[in-house]
Amino acid sequence: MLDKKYNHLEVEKDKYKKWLEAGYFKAGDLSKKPFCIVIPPPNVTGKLHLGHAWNTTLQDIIIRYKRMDGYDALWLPGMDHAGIATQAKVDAKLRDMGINPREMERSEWLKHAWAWKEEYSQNIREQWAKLGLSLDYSKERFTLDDGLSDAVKHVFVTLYNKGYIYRGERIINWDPEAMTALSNEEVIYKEVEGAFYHIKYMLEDGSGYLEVATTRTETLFGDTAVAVNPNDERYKHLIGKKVVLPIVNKLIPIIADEYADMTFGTGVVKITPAHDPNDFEVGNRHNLERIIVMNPDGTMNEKTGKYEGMDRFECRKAVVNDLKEAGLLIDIKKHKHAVGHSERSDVMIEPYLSKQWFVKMDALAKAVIENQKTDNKVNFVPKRFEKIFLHWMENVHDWCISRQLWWGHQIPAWYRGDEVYVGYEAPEGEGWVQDPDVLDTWFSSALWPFSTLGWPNNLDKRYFPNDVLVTAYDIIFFWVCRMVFQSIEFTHERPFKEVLIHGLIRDKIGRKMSKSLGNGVDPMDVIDTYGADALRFFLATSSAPGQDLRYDEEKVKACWNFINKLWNASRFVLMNLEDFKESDYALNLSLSDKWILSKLNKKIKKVRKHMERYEFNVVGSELYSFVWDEFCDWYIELSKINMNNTTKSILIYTLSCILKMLHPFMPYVTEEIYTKLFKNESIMISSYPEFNKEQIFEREEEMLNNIIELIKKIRRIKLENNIGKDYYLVFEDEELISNNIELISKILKLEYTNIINQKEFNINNCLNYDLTFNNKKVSIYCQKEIKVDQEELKKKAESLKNSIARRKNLLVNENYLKKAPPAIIEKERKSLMKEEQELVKILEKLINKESIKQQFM
RNA sequence: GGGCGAUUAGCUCAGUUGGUUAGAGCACCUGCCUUACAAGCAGGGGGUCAUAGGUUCGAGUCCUAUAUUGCCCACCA
Repeated sequence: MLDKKYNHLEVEKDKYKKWLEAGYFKAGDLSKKPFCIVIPPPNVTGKLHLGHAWNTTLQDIIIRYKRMDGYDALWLPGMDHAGIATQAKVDAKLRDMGINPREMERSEWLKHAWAWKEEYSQNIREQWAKLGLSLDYSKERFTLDDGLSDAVKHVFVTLYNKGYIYRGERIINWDPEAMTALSNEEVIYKEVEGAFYHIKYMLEDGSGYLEVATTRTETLFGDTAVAVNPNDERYKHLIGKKVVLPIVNKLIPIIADEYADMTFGTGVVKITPAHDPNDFEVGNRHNLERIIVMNPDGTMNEKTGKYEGMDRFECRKAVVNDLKEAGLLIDIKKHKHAVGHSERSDVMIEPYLSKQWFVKMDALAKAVIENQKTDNKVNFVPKRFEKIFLHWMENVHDWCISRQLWWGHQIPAWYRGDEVYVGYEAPEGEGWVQDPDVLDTWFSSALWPFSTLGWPNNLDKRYFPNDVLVTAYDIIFFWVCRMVFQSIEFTHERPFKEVLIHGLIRDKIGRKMSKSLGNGVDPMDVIDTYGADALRFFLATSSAPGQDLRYDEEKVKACWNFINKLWNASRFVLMNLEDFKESDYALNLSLSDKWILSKLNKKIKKVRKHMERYEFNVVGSELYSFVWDEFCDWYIELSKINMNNTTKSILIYTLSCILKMLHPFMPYVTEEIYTKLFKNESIMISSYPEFNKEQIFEREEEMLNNIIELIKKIRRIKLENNIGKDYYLVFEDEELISNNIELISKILKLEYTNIINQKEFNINNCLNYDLTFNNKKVSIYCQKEIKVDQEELKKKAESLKNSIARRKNLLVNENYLKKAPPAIIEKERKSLMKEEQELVKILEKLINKESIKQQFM
């Protein structure tokens, strides 16, 4: 027997281990149709957050559903080495131990990193287990394991040989904190309150000056020209002349370039080719020298004279001061502009001239765009995210893939003097040195859907392309885009047929959860308090696909309550089954049995439809109302009237279907109850309910629906008038009471003798109130006067009158009759009739009937 | 500067291909410890669906503007 109260701690204990040991998570049954999801590999940097819990819950729901529905469902787990993030953590840990990580041998440092990985990957596995995720650990992968490293090498070498990977000096996004290059996607632009410094660049001949506006005075040392627009009348005559670069006091040319915008600022732009991507382009056009003025850590270098060693921001101030003293500073104007920040370290990105490896993107992206026009396209759910995806593809920049880190796939390139060799192994001969840099983490994650399945050596085509990828919209660019182009290039297949995009988790007042705000919620804490089942149900059902989700503890609590309700309903069922044997199963269906079967089967159909579309919020509310309103409030209550073997059979059947449909959402509690119901059989390997049209009973369903409506009306009148048990119900409809007298009396807790056929009606001196049921009268009689609120009646009559008028109008409208579907018109007719009858009844109850009648009829 | 969302009950959100009187949870009001559940039961109140036009027999839903708000993208020094 179940405890009186649902106890998630008790229920969730040990079940995961049992499933694991029974091998239920393992895929590979070749007799079934395959279905595959690969997990977005979490970083081995730390703990899973609520976003992970949401993301993985969605996948587990899909996988469990498919598994129960007869598929060989593979959910492949794994983790990402997360280059920059992990390296930063390992470095921090070493510094805490008093070790300077950069003074270590690389191989020594890597030992620490791998130890970190071992520790944290175990943490993550434990968190997955607590969440109840049915992952096939026999196929678990890591982005740095041998197979995946081979895949990375293969891709790098192949793309290099095809000319899609090149090495070059470009302006890249430099993170002075992590001291590595970054890709465009790893840069976050933030609005910063900065300033425009208007500076005098004196003309060589002393005839005046050019006013140059800049936000970055510290890069002045790298200026090798100032540019004006060739069509700018103000400066045309100066083109080709020279100005004196302030502080440095060297001559630089005035050049003409379209890049200078006549309408912006003063129309004069200083050109610093080594510290700005635009200036770099200008520099290329005009053959300008590139002078790097900073060190990799963001301090000024020897090219800056007395400013050497100063931090870049300190230097900015110092230069401004010195300009002011030299009388060269004209003005400082406040200026808001977007400045790039490192996604990882949050420091300001320095556009920096540097030699890096790049992937040439245009042709690869074009192939993806073309592919999206075919049947082999990746289908986005919700659809609108495809636009975002395509926009990125249409506007790609070459991808900077080299990172100045130790943790990652070391670039398979070797140098000897000016020679470059790219290959799987070091080339023959002496003196070759491998590039010390590693590849961007996303370079390896981009291969994840197929590298995890044996590619390139032997790709398991059974599970590729994957059926669906589940991820949040914030990593479409980082990851989804890159997986698709690599997959199209290397396998000529889409990596996955569908991609389900979900939103971001926010706190209760809509802010992004972050460490700095301190508003993060640890999913493990939520599980301790409310259980994984409640958390999962909350996450899966509280927002529409693609929308963000606010974490709200009250809602998790409500989910817990729902589970408790399910728990107690199950408790009731089990209590009634104590002496019930298999041979007792019976199918002598009553009205209420047929009613619940009919409702159940319609629900199964609906739930399946929305499961297929990943509309878990709809599934959630459908099941919620079915369990609470239909099963608990009505069927269970009705079952108490006549608890026979048929009732018991239907209780078991209905409950088992409910449990199965809820299982993907709340695996633990459904397993607990199911094993009690069916002698330790696991629900995990049971089959998902199927729609059965034999179990649809429209007539009975409608009949009981009507009786329920009637009962609700009677209850309302009783409550509003404070009527106890001392009242009579008089039915005009003989058939109704002869067939359902037991049901009505028990539910209303009324004696049989108080339910009377109109014909036998002979109660005197009673006051009465009439209701309409199936177009026939049902009267409530009692000694007390039943309040009839005249105002309310009038209000109701008024609204009925309006509604009737509207319907009448509609039903004579030729266009409507011609165009609307017949079923809708029929409904409309019925409603009209009902309302007209209702209006008559109401008018009868009104005092001053005559005058009011005239008003309404 | 472009693009994408959001705007529905006091709060948080649903609302499928347009089709009766727009739903849920929480909160609120009334009455109940009825032997599955008081973390419950039985009832109830509360919305001119951001605004203005339009399409349609019919619009929360489709179209066009506007407002408020959030996010993404974009090399304006």
